[in-house]
Amino acid sequence: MRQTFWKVGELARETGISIRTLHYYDEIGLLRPSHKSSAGHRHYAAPDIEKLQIIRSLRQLGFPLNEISGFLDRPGWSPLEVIRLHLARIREQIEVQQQLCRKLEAIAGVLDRAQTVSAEEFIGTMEAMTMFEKYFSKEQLEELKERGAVVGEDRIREVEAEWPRLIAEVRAEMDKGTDPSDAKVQDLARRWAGLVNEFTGGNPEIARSVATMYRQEPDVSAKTGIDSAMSEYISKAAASSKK
Amino acid sequence: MRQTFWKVGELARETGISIRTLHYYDEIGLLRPSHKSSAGHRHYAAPDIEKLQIIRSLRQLGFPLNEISGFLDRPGWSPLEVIRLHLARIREQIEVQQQLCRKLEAIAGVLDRAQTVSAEEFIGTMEAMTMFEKYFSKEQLEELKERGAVVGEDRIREVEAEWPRLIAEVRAEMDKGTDPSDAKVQDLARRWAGLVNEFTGGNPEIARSVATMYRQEPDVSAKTGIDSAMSEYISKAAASSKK
DNA sequence: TTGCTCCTCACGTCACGTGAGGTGGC
DNA sequence: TTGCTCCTCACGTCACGTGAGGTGGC
Repeated sequence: MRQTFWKVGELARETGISIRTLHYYDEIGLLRPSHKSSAGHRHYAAPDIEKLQIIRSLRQLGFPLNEISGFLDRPGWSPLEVIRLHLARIREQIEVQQQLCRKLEAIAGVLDRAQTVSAEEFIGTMEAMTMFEKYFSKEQLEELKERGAVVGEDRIREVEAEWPRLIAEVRAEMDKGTDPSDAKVQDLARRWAGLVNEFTGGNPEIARSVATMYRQEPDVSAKTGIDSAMSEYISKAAASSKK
Repeated sequence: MRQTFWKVGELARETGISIRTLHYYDEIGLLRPSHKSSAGHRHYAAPDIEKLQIIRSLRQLGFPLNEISGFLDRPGWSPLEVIRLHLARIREQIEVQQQLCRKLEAIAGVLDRAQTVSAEEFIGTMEAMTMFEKYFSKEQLEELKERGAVVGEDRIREVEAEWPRLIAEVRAEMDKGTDPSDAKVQDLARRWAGLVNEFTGGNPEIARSVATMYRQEPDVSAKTGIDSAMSEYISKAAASSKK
């Protein structure tokens, strides 16, 4: 009879799998050669080779070894089913990667718009992102992003400049003790509602999430200068203007 | 003076980074605390914390530690540039994943069409895929796939059944010693050209790749029964029919 | 003195790559 | 006897998690 078995080196040469890999598969019990010589040399037989092909195929498709091991141990496994399962997993991974992409794009966008691209700016942006992810759902973030695209870069910058001015004006009236029902304050309240609406796009869910964020993040109130007293003041003004 | 430094536990609690991770960053020199007490306790100062935030941010974005280390060592690094670079890389990864997806879909398609979904079928399909990738460029594979979608599942199955019949008929004429210029053989040659054309879509590059594959892969000729003699026979018939 | 926090090893993870040092068969 | 192939350790990879066993400060 001719060659009835293969030695590691031969097998490695023919399959393109390294000797070390074959040793490793033997070591972890994934693929033990059918026979070992007295000197400890590995002798692989035909069924071993078929098994190796399956292992190699599944590895090429990105399966981890322990899963491959699991498939091979189950007698009636269906390659088709396995592949479908794997497909679903990879699609999920792609989804995650794409989310990361969107996140990076958003950050790049913010940093690009900012005049200073310092490390502090970067940290601040990352913190803001994390906070947004905490208070807004995935869908809401999507909507906000679309909304940003609709209103455009220039308008975003205008609004960003407008907010501090408006807040300062409101603070001034509060300090003067002006009544919320005063026409001047009602005017401020209308401008306020306009800016809010421009951000939320009229979506009340988003408006609610914003409110929750302001209530629970002291840092945000501190930075913007909007505290609970101011929120109440504006609410009262808005309410009295409706009457 | 109040708290001018943080101990590991405090820092861990505030940043959400594990103590072990902080130890590790110290160990690899990524983030050494500014000071260590006589008892070896780590004391982190404000600049350390800022650095940690940057590290954490970049980690969240999926950067490996050695790259982060590289950025931090370069004094004038720009976060924006770093992020753009990373974006490009992730997009590449997604591309690779999507290619794998397409591959898996193709395999699933073949296995789904096959009546037997045995391990051997699977191995065969994988080998065929690998071989195709060897002889056809990425663009050609794309084109073949589109072409498959155009002609449809049913027609593919018909063609797959037609080939062995045609090959058997040609072989029979060859065995009988029929001259290639004979009308019967010319008829077979026309049918042959039709099937080839249906696969290549008339693209001569693809036809050439197919020819190369048949020349260099003895297994393919063996399985289909198309050897060089048959190729020549059909060529002659085609040539004489043109006259 | 008792907790709490801190410390330093050191193994484990995943799938091998890469030597080192030594042996078996033609 | 000389190459060639084979063998078995065993470290290194990446970014920590998870104990083990022991010490310092309020």
